[in-house]
Amino acid sequence: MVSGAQAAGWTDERVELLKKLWMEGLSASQIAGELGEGVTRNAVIGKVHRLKLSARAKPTNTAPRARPAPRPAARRVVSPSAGMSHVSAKPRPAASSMPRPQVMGATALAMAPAMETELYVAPATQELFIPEDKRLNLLQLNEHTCKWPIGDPLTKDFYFCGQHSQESGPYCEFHSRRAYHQMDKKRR
DNA sequence: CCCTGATTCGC
DNA sequence: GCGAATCAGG
Repeated sequence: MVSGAQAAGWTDERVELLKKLWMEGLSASQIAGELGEGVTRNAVIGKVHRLKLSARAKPTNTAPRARPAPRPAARRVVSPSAGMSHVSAKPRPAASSMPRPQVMGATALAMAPAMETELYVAPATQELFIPEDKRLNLLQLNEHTCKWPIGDPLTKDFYFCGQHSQESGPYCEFHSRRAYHQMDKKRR
């Protein structure tokens, strides 16, 4: 076995596959996962650009380039300065520390044929049900209570989530995620 | 917060 | 040429 380990070697085969998948609309992370574990999505994107592919779907638009993106000095290198006085409380979540499963590419994972299944989601009133004894008044809120409003402020049926909020954010986990998504997606 | 691609720059 | 780091948008 003299096999050679062509780790990050962009062979014609891989390049072709890359082009094919890219043109088919697969995301960089998916392509990376398909190409091999030693390939990251950054590598894919980098190669794509080098190949002058970037534009895979440009129907009719001059696309004024994303933007100049001023790069002052963003190289890596994280000043090793030994000024680490106290040990930051940053436990390593080994539970979620995997090499690179890359299994979250479910975005287009369902691209298999016959995927039409009439997915109908109607979470209209998909809100958390808060027991009356847990509902909070505006005056009952504190730094650790979720401040997600529920109901119509104009009616007496209005109250706050009141569940324990997270350290980073005024809302509980459930509502914080929702808030972020809504804001980001709705913007504009 | 998650994800996406785009860009830059050190190797 | 390659890819990590970073940025910016959704």
